[in-house]
Amino acid sequence: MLYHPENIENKWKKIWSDQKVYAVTPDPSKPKYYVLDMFPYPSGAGLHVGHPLGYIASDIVSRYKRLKGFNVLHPMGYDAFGLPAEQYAIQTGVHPAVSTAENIARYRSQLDNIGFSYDWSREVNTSEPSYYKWTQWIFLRLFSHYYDLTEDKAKSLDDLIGIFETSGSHGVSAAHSFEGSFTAEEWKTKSKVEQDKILMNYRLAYRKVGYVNWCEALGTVLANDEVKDGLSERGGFPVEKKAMTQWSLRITAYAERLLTELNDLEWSDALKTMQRNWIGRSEGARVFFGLDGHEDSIEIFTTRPDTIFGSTFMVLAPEHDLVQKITTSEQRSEIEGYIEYVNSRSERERMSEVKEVTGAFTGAYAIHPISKDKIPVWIGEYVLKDYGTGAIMAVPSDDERDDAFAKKFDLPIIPVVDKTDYPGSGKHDKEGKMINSGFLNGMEVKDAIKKMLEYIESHHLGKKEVNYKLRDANFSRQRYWGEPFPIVYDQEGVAHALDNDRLPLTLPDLQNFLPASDGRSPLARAEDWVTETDGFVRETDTMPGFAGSSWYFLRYMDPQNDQAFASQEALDYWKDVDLYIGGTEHAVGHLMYSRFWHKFLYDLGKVPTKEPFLKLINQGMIQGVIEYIYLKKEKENGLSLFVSKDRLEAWGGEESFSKLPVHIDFVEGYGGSKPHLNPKGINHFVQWRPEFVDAVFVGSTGDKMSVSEIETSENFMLYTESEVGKMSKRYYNVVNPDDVVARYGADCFRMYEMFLGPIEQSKPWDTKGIDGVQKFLRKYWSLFYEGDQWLVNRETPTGEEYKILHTTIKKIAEDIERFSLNTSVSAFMVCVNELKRLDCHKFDILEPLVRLLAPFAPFITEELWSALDQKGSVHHATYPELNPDYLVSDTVEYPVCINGKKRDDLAVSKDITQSDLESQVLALESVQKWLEGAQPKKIIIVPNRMINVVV
RNA sequence: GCCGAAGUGGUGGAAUUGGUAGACACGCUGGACUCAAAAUCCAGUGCUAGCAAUAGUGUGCGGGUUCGAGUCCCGCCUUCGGUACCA
Repeated sequence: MLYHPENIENKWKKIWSDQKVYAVTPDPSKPKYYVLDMFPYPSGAGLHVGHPLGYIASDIVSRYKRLKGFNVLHPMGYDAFGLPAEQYAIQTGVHPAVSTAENIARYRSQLDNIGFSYDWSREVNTSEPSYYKWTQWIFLRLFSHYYDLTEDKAKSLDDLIGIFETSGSHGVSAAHSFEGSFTAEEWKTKSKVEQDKILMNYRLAYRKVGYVNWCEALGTVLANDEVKDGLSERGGFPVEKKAMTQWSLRITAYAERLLTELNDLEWSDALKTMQRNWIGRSEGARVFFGLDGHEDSIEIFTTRPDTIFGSTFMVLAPEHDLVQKITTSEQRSEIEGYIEYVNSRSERERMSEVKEVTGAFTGAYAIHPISKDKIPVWIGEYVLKDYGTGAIMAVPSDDERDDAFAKKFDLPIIPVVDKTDYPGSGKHDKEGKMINSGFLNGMEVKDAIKKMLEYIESHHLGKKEVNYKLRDANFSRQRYWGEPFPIVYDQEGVAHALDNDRLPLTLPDLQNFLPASDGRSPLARAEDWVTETDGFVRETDTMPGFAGSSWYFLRYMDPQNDQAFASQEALDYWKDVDLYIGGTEHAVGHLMYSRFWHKFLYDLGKVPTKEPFLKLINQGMIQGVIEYIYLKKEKENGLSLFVSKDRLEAWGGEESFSKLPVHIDFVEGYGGSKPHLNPKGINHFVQWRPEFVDAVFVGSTGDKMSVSEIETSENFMLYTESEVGKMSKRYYNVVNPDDVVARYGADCFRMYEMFLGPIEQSKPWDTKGIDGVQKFLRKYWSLFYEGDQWLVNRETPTGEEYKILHTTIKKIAEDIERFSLNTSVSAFMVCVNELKRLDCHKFDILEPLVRLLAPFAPFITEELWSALDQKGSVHHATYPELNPDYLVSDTVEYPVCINGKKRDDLAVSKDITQSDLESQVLALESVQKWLEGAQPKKIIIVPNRMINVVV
């Protein structure tokens, strides 16, 4: 039989699915192992070759673990709510549910093509009402709970109300955003509306004012992603910050646990560091600065209370509540002009463009809490509303940004830390001796911080506090395609939870997906839906993408359950994810939110573990190569002009061109060294983009030619510009795995993706080496068959053959355990090359080799397994066992180095003594040559490793 | 800007704990088979000099530690990911 992957793969795909080979149920007799992939957003471009990189790796591990005797949960599903489907609906009128279902069907067939061992009966889809019922349910639990800081866990709001009724706001230590305090009596006299307002500020899901990117011209809120340089990416309209009341999740309540419980996870240090930095814990002081002529005071947080004597001015975030109140009439127009400028700036720009300092003076003065000096209050974009308290005491002598600000606006600088004893110490290093600081003078920074904290607390100027950079998560989106909030508002605007038996609250059907007036979500257009219940109106915002993805791994455990998000039984068996594979782009967002939701559910006693993901591997991205052609910005004689990359200089250089991404299918030598459009490519291009049919092209010869002239010219080449970037529909560079599988087979595709390099590494897609893997599979097959002839015999293997097999068994197991799958593919190649060299066709070698390769190439091995006349599926077999006896050798081959550089080899018996070895080394001709008669300074022998002679 | 990662032949990459740099492939060169092509097989292949033996040189750049550095330390450069409404 010849090796024809398409026949084999279609045959086994059907058998596996008919016989439900990969279905899994809880089985207490076996250890469980949960392997999870980050589920994909089903985009319109379909699955591209980058997605399966992680999926193949996790599939190999799943299959390996199964062979090792584990009960493996390995599911797949879809993160199906999202912006692109909604955009598509606006453009085409196709309902997001329809396009999403189509995209999912396409993803499914693409996934099936690659031979994954998913248990498809467990598929989840976050946009299905049966799924988002439970997303809404969890949201309502967040809505009806607060975080008790004494017990360090979430508790029911009813408990909180009980405490308020008996001891007022002082009776509880809770995470909250309520300003003020009250007694039990005061609480009881408050109206329902007032009580609700207070409770809202304690809920874990609460409402507050947040800022969104508002685009007046498009009448919609934009994602940061859709804003470029203060303009909307679509259309280039101005975008400004707009305040809106929105839902928010109090993730900050969990900051400390999210930080400390990170320690026990098997995640890379890089990833843990990213999460720690994102949480950004800092210890310092909350201090109040009084305002001259106002009752209000400015609340700041500082990690450097020791430098307070160096504080010569204050800076508020332009959005700070006090700004309007304290701005003097003389300064008002300046302040307003500045705020207008800031509103046009994205948060990203505000943080990154630090070299250009901007700000404005409010006209107001604060009173320094210790020196009682009057210091000016400014506003500046480098202070962000959501960081800390949205206000800082500026200490230009010890903070770089404050320093730049002071220099720009000519504000005083008082040095307070003498660093002469600490050469090389920067402003941010907490070291030095205090000067110009009253009672702190002469102290070391560390002691001064301690002393000042005591002073602040004893003088009631503020208090010691731990601050986190982590901010509460904005949980509202003014969109259609997301989970509706199970919330209604009464006539007084009080939010009420929907009863559990009213869940799921499903999305209303809409024809028009454009936002409603005033930036409200498209849901506001469904008036019947909004006002369905008497006297109540529904929330029209929807939940963000991370809602459904924050708990989907739990749903896989029991996906059809309609009584709970998953049964206790299923949760107790599967517990947590043993191995999670996904991209670094989720390093902080998704992974932080999931951990937060999981901990919340743990507090409620709904899940048995504190952390959801024990071990995590970040797969690199497979990038695409984007091919651009150069279009002259100004038309030539009314015609569009494209110029070959090597001819740009003659036409005004690169600046006078815009780069237009071109479909990679048209490009000859795509991704290679000289990619270009030939006459055929130009023809494809103008068919694809008919608006350029009259365009003029300057090829590498430098002549201007029309499309029809190019058609008759043989040597025409328009060089393109290649750039490594995202593989995405917008760059027309998506490579479909179906095409690769059709040509080479799924086994080859799987092994090639692994062979490309380490799983964590990003790299551009390239099929250059795929022939090597295809050759390997053919060679592997040829150990079993030559043409139609079956070659496998029952002869007893030689020691050498056993050694080859067991070396491979050892290497593959080690490689899988450390997720080095590229090197295991190499190991298989080495093994097959050697068996081929020995002309080995022995059953006792080949049968284990089939089981060994099965996780990597499930189809070819299943076929050969049945050809070997073995029972059942190879994927239900057991992993070959290593016998180390075959690996021992009685000689050691040492490399002999002179001064660290290898000059010779020396093979000696394993049991040789140190002195015998030394004399053998010195006797070597090559060593004698380097010694030139002298004695060696030193001989270093690393047992079984190497020998170094120092001369 | 800030946080994280990566950089090794013409190309993808290997080197697991500081110990033979370039495994395994692709590509290229030469050869066998063939009318020819495909497929397959054999040999060579970091760079420089040399017929060769061999020598020098070589892991982004500049320093350092060490008998020995791709690996550790210090300072840079470039690329990628994230930066809170892309997913």
